[in-house]
Amino acid sequence: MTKEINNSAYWREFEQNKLTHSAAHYLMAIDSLRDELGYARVTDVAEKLSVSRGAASTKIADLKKRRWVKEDPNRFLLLADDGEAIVSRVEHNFRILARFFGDILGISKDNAFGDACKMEHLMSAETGQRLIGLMHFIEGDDDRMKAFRAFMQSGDLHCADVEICPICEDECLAAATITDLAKEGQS
Amino acid sequence: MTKEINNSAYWREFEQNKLTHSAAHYLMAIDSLRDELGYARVTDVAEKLSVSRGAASTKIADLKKRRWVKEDPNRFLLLADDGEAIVSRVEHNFRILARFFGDILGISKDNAFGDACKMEHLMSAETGQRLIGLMHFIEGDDDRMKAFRAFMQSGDLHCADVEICPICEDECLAAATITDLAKEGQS
DNA sequence: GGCTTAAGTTTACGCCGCTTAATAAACAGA
DNA sequence: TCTGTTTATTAAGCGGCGTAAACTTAAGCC
Repeated sequence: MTKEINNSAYWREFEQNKLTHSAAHYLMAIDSLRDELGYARVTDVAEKLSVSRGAASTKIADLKKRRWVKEDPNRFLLLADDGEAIVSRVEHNFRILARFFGDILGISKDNAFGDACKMEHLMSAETGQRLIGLMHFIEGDDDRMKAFRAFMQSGDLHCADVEICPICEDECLAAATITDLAKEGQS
Repeated sequence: MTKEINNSAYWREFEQNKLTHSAAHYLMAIDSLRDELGYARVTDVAEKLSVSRGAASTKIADLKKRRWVKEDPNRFLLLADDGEAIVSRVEHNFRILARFFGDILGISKDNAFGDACKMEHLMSAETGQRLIGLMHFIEGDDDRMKAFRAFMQSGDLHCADVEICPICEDECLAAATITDLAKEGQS
């Protein structure tokens, strides 16, 4: 399996994603500003996303060119149909991931939201749907849910025998000491 | 929960990741080339990753500056200790995700590897560890595994009542018709 | 009218990561 | 030695995504 890791058919999909992380958040910002304020201007979007007005201006011009964003009769920003569709799908993915990480895996809020936010625009539709299934499976049955919680709290996930463990390949995955890659790198 | 989606504390972490997707794959390429050929040169890395030699040259120069890559006595490329640590952690994350998507969720090979590859350098250590726990929980018990497979095949994941469903917030997540965001965007 | 201020745009810049093309260095054969 | 190939590096260009600063436009106000 590990050979697949450098298969260029996979690794370059990352940069070929049509929808960038940043674009998704501009769209979501416009959407939520309209909910909160009733309107959205370049300045509001910039402030919401903590970017300069200049950056927001050019990025939003680009989103208009893509026809994901348009203007309402009062010249305020508005999501076009395609933009709305994107927003609902990204938010959908975010909700699934955040619930999965937070409620099922019991991950700290910071990592749960952080990971979900990074992956929301990358997860395939198939993965999202199956993840919902898994959540329903675990949460749908009280006893199972309890058993799962207990299991996760027991802590010791090391496999007894790497040769037999259905999860590990050559070394026990659970035994590996891991630290966060996000913080990796020099000063 | 959805409010968190535009929290700039989360959304800008994405670009602040010290380790880029691309850098991770350069490191893994060097590692696997040394396994396969016994050595790794700029040209080999370029070919393995399907990028130009120019791109490989500059990127590898950068990786040397970061002290993730060095040269062996014969001037072939070699991972430095930090580089090796990164590779083992990224591969670790990849294995966890690929197994989770493929073996547990039963996702098609393409999406399983594709999603795992995109997320491997983004997943927090905490998430990885808990994911292993979940896999052990499901796979560790034969009956549970069978029940899970049956459940996933039954197909109907819609919640009976959105108000009660522990997963959905305002609309049934499973009911949402989703398509792939990766392919989103105009021609 | 003339001044100030807010909003939006443009321009110059930097970083990342890629491409292509030019150049340099190293090596091997006629 | 001269020449052609391979390998590596460098340079120029482009797209994405930011910053900072300058500039335009449109109100609002006395």
